[in-house]
Amino acid sequence: MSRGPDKQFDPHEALGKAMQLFWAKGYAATGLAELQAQMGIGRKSLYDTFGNKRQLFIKALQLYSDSVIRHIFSALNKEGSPLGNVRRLMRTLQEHHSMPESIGCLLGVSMAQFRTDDAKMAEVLRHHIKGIEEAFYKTFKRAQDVGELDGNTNIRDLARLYMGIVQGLALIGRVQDAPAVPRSIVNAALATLET
Amino acid sequence: MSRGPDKQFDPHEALGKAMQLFWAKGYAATGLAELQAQMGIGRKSLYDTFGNKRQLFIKALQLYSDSVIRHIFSALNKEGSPLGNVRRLMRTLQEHHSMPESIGCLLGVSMAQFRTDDAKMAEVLRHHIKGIEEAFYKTFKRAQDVGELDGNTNIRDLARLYMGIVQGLALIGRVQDAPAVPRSIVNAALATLET
DNA sequence: AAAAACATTGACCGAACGGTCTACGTATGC
DNA sequence: GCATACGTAGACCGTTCGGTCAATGTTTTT
Repeated sequence: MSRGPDKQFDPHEALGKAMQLFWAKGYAATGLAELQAQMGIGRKSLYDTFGNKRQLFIKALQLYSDSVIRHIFSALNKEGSPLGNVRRLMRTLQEHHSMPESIGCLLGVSMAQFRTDDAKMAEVLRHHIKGIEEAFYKTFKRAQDVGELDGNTNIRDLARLYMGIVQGLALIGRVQDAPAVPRSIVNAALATLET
Repeated sequence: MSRGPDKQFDPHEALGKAMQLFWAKGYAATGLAELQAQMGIGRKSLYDTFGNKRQLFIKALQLYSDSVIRHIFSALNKEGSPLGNVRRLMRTLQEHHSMPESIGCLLGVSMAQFRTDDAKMAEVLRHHIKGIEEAFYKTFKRAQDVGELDGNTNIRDLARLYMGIVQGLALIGRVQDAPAVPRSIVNAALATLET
């Protein structure tokens, strides 16, 4: 079908590089020149492949969101105790956001930079937080089924709280490199699961 | 002392306008021209009075942080039940961040846009989250003293959790205008305080 | 071999950026 | 009233922004 030479770069790989840059610096502060350098491609190739800066950013957002949601889902769906999975995930996130090089959550960072102005952007952001909520919800549901969680706890509320905590944790971790604060947050969050 | 005409504008008022603009649009996306228009002053006046864009931003950050921390402190220090004050504050925040025009917390937005690169900026951000934590801590302490809270709850952890939830709530409210999610978050957060 | 389709490179564009500087107006001190 | 000090208005600066385009490969089809 193709009647010319192949691309000399891997678009998926280049998108990953762009994602990291946006993640670290934010949308507005990341320039085309920097993107080119990091992605290792020419400007024309960038525009031909990804459209423009905004579309590139949205693709990066989706890539990030997918990978995060997939990660959370798989962490929460390991066999064994559902609440045990929640505890393990939260401790992992705590450690991750305690590291000085933690740069928070790209989606969280982006929520802060855009509003519902941009419909497409808002959709990605909403889908992301919904995905995290859902991952927790299903796990809490299973926890109720196996009797780890009291039957009349409102697990929808609880799932949303955990989603909020996860976002807050990532945000705090961005500026607060002392490990004490993330540890406290997760401590207190997990304490709510104890009967 | 002064040997020339007075300023034709109120610096404090102008700073407030700048704050609102930064709040709504973020640092990078807010241009000098826009700032001038909103603040209603010339560019030279802006630079003479506030230094440069970054210094103006930091002043706006401090103004915002002070007012928020003062507000939280006074809400939590009303007479009556300490936990009652917490509940009332959280419901107020919930309502506030449920409104479609909610634009989150300026400090949270800023945490997402800068990192610890800028020492001065980082200091303001850390001071802010520390201030919120402290407000909750003192209130939980009083709650323990009057017996509203179990004596062996770790209230330092709890205070940090609440600080994190408040930040997460503001962030979520920015993209999620449906009131259900903030309501759930606060519901579940407050359920933590029930014995 | 010729030609068509694709990718790459880097020069280039107008616009907007943050920041500066000059010219002018105005109030105060002598 | 004149000079001085301060504030204001806005033109102007170099730089960088996101985005485009022409020129030049490189690979496949005919």
